[in-house]
This record gives sequence, C-alpha cells and structure tokens, in this order.
Amino acid sequence: MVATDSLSLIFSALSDPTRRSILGRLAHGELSVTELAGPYEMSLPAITKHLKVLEKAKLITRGKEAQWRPCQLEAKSLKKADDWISTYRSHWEESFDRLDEYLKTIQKDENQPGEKSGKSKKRK
Amino acid sequence: MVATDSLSLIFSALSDPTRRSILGRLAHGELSVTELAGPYEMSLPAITKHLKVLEKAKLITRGKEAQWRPCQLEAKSLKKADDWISTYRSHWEESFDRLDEYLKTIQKDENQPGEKSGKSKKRK
DNA sequence: ATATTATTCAAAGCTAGAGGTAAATACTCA
DNA sequence: TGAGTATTTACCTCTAGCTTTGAATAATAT
Repeated sequence: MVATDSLSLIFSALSDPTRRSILGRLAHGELSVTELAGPYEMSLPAITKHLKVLEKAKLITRGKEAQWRPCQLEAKSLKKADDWISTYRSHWEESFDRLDEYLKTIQKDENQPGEKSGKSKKRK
Repeated sequence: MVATDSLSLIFSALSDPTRRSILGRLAHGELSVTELAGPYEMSLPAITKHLKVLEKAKLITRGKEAQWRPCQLEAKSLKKADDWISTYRSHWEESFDRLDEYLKTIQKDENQPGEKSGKSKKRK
C-alpha cells in the first residue's frame, strides 16, 4: 500500500479474511494473541503481523497484562469506514427504483417494440 | 492480495484513494476513462488498471459506446461492504456508553483514590 | 536462577500492487 | 483507406504484503 491516510489503512486492513475474522471474534470480548491464533492454520508471528495491521488502522487497541497483550476491538474506526460508505447509501436504494423503472419499461416495450438498447448520447 | 472472496476484493479496491475518488465522481453519473483520468496526475494505463480493480470487485460496470467504455457505479457491492460493517454498529454506539461509564468512574475515584488501573483478571 | 508461557523480531521467499513508457487495438469520420 | 481519438496490452521497475522458521525478549512461577 502506498496510501497512509486513515481510510486507506482501514479498508486495507479489512481486505483480509483472517483480519475480518479476528475483528469478529473480538466483538465478543478481549482476547490474547494465542487465544486469537487458535482457529487459524497460521504461525503466531503471522498473527502478530495481522494484529499490527489492525492496530495501525486503529481497529484494535492492545493492553498489557502480565505476559499477555490482549486485543480489544476499537469500533470508532469501523464507524469511519461506515461514514464513507454511507454517502452512497442513497445509490443502492435508488437502484431498486431503477429496477422498478426498468421492469415498467419492458412491459411498455412489449407493446411497442423498437430500438434494441441504443442510448446514443453524443460526446464531442 | 491472496484472498479472492468478494468482500476482500471490495475492501481491497476501496483501500486506494484514487479509486475511492473515482467512485465518488461516478456517483454523479457515468464517465469515460479519459474524463475520469482528467484530475489525476497519472497515466491513462494506470487509470485503466484502477478501473480493472473496481470492475473485479463489481464496484463499477462498464459499457461500450463507440470508442468509449463508460464506467458506471454499481452500488450493490458497496452495500455488501456496508452489511459487513453494520454488524458492528452496536459496538460504536456502545462505546459512547463506555465513555459515559468511564467518566462516572473517575468522578467516583476522585473521592476514594486507590489502585492505579489494575484489573487483574486471572488466566490459566 | 531457571523453566515455562506468551509474544515479538529478523531474515528470507514469493506474489501482488501501483506506477511508468511504448506499442497495439478499437472505433469513427472524412 | 487513412487520420484521429479512446482505451488497452505488454513489459519493466520498485515497493509492499503474507507467510514461514528460528531466535530473542518479557513476564511469571518454582
């Protein structure tokens, strides 16, 4: 990754299934690295690195308790991602409307068939 | 990227600022590659590659109109990302509650000071 | 002090990402 | 057909990402 802005870090962190799964498990409460690593067929150092990525994206915070460095979900960063995506919410709601419109259009076209699909907008 | 599941493709596509910006501009309507490339200090082939990434993630669809391959936003995939994130929505709402609790806790501790921060949960 | 448990660091391998330039392809119009 | 415009392919470079193994560090318990 070249970009280091917070949104890019967040989306990049979320682009790995293991990391998403880790977040999912942290949603039920704090876990240590070893506990976290349990289900995955992956070395501990690999998990450590995934945690680093999540930490850099501020999707988790880490504590210190004896020899454990427990991980905790930090949902505020997920909210950041959600805020970005939510600006498009109207678009996917709209697309149902477009589907409706489309369906109405076919019905109409069944009576008066004509152009195949040509919308020939002119471009300079 | 190793993962090829749709969520990973989507989040990975969103992890680049240029690609997010492209989606933002497509939100206002269909655009050709050259129109899209305009604002960025980047070669056309670079833009083509970004579009490929967006297309693979099904965040855009492409048309064919004379020598143009216009791009269109496909919001359904954004909804997929939104659905994943939304399972955590309760967590960031909750975190305000936790802040409240925390603030109450300090107020109490100002009267009877004691342990620095020790929550010493036992772990086997 | 030593053994045990938990976690991280270092080095290396390999694949993919992001960008560039130059050339090829696709379509339109005269 | 040939010129012009739009887009993609091929190829190259460089950096970053994911994973491994083996060794190092940190804290606890004996």
